[in-house]
Amino acid sequence: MRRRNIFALVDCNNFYVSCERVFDPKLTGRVVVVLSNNDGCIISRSAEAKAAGVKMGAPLFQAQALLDAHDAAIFSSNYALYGDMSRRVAETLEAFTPEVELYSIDEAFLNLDGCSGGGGAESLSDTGRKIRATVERWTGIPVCIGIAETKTLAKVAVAVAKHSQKARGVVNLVDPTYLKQALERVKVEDVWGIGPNYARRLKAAGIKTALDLRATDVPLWRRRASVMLERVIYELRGVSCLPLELCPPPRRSLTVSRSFGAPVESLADLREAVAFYATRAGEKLRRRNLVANALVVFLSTNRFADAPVYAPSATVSLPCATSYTADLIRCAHHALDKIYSAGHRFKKAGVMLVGLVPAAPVQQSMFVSTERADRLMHALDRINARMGSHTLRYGALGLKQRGRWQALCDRRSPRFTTRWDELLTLNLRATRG
DNA sequence: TCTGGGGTCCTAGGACCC
DNA sequence: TCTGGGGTCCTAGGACCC
Repeated sequence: MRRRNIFALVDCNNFYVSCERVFDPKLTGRVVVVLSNNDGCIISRSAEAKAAGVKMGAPLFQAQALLDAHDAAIFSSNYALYGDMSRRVAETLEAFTPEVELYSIDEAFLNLDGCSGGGGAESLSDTGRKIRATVERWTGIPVCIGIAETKTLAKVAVAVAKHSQKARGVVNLVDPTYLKQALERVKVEDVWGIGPNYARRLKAAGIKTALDLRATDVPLWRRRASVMLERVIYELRGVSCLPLELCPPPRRSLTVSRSFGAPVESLADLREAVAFYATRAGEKLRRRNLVANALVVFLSTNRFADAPVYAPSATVSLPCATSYTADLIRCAHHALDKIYSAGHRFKKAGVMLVGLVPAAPVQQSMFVSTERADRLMHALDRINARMGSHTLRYGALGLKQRGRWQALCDRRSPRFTTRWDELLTLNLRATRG
């Protein structure tokens, strides 16, 4: 029998708020919001907050009065907690099928083919309801589930499930009976893959709903926009273009950035900020056992001001793939110097590491008495032989003093090398000083 | 006054090489 | 020195996602 695509999208309701409620049930029934990193914006709202008119992404200072009026509970975000709850939800889903793609912290795609008994439309919905009830019982997190033959249609199904009383949290669009109805109810700007820009252009062309978008001329919009939009249209027509990704692709970049409380103008302050971000980025890199080949520094003026935004950036190749803090800071400063010009009030800065590759976990060391240089050279030769074709980056010389080893020095080679004597020269020069 | 942070993919244009 | 097409790589910018 041919394998069908049957995607189920499991989407946690108001995820961050729901996580907070698991640990404080008294929050149930209240207006609850969770704030973004700097406590700047509202990024999660309880149903009560939505009903009260609190807008997604609204800055706190604009919503404060409304929140006060509703005696709202306001939380700073706690990503350690949300990450842990996300893992529990994922484990629950994996009890139903091994084919689970963790799409984001609060969403997962499942392959439901083979998951249900008869395979008919009715039993798919039953499976969905069973998953929903189990997740709520095991983790305390309420979810909605959309079932369809493409990921984009599963997104449509979830959007409908969230607003339909009748659906009881599960909408199945594999059965085409309600497909047209569902597509008609989803506005074009709410379709997955349609952002503000495409939405504006589509609406200007009279395309207002997901149903309209499904019926549009594919080559025309491929030309006017991109393959991304083309793919969205095909997916709405039931042609699956986005497969389930069971093993996450390796990470390609890593960013550390912050907005400044007050605008920053001086190069000295920016150098300090950028050095801090580079340090944090290096820590993340090492935690994931990666090294970076290049580094990007970016700045931005206030994007909410009337003036046009000035957002320069510069990319600098690292002399060799590294996660070494001193290298990252040096290159970050170099990149900053390239883009800095006085007279701008910057509101944001960041460091992005790109060209990430796994760090080679190769190490060899050997300590010998330093009394005789020839014995030292002999030891180094033996290490060199053991290293084979590995290129080296670090070298150290040891000295035994009163029963304890001490590093005489720990110097880096200026470039990749297979030559131990190059490292040795560096080390000896360093010790002489 | 106060407006998040961290990702991916696509496209167009230029440099360079054969 | 001029001619041309085609390929790759890099960069910057745009668009989208959570």
